[in-house]
Amino acid sequence: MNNYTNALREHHLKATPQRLEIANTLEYYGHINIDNLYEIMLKKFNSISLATIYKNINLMLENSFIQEVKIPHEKSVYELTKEAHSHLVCNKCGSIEDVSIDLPVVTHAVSNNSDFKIDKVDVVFSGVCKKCQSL
Amino acid sequence: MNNYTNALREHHLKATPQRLEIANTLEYYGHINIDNLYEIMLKKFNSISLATIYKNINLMLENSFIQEVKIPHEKSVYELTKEAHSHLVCNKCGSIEDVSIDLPVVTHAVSNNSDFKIDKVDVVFSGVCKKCQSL
DNA sequence: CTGGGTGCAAAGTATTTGCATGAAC
DNA sequence: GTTCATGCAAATACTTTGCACCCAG
Repeated sequence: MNNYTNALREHHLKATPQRLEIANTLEYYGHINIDNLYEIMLKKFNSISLATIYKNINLMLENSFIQEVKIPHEKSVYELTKEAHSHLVCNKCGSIEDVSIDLPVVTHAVSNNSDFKIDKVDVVFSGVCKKCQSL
Repeated sequence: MNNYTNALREHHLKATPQRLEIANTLEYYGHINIDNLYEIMLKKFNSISLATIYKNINLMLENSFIQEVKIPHEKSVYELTKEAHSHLVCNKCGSIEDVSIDLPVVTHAVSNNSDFKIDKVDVVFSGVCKKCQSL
């Protein structure tokens, strides 16, 4: 379990216990949605407010400390910001895995993109994870 | 302007005037979010309810007559179901273009995917469209 | 200390539901 | 005629805001 005090400060965020716990929770779970994060946070801070969760998530997004991942048919999940990658979502168990991706290759897989300046690409694969295949 | 009566029926949806207009609006605009769709529908049906829009969009999604597209930092937009493709989103003007994509190429751009069975991939490119580049 | 964060309550926004009426087939 | 859609109102769900108090720096 990392100490995120400096990381938060580098993103211009005061290192409150609630924020440290959000960071640790994101590290531990990898990806988590608002409701699950709130439930988990309640175990450590029995009077934490959902409003606090929302305010912090929004601030952390603005300061790029975390990223939002939009999953088809699901609520958005959040993850600590790290190097660019894409996601594998299992349709059976709902698990989400990170996977590194070769950006230039993806960029060249699209046709007619010569006149559109690509800054970023979000890729979400849906399918069945290894575990669920063997059930 | 297409007549979507049969297309709706093939998807087990009664062809009501409201649904036909939703189909035509999606055809015309390509991609549209709930609020804009409601505004446009109001011009043809001055007493249409937002509830009707939601109910129809949800039914059309369930029956795969339309698809939802999740755009980073934006409300979801909806489009008529067509062959697999990905999206180019302009960060300046917000326009959304379809672009065909070579699925196998994208699939092979990810590492470690040998043990995950990929069924589908959603790809959204963000950047600057041709028009906005020349402004 | 001081600025900003927290928790609560309330407000605001988004989406769904129940029901009576009306239209599609 | 029967089934299902529509529009309205109400309910529910989701997210943001205002404010008094408190804590990090």
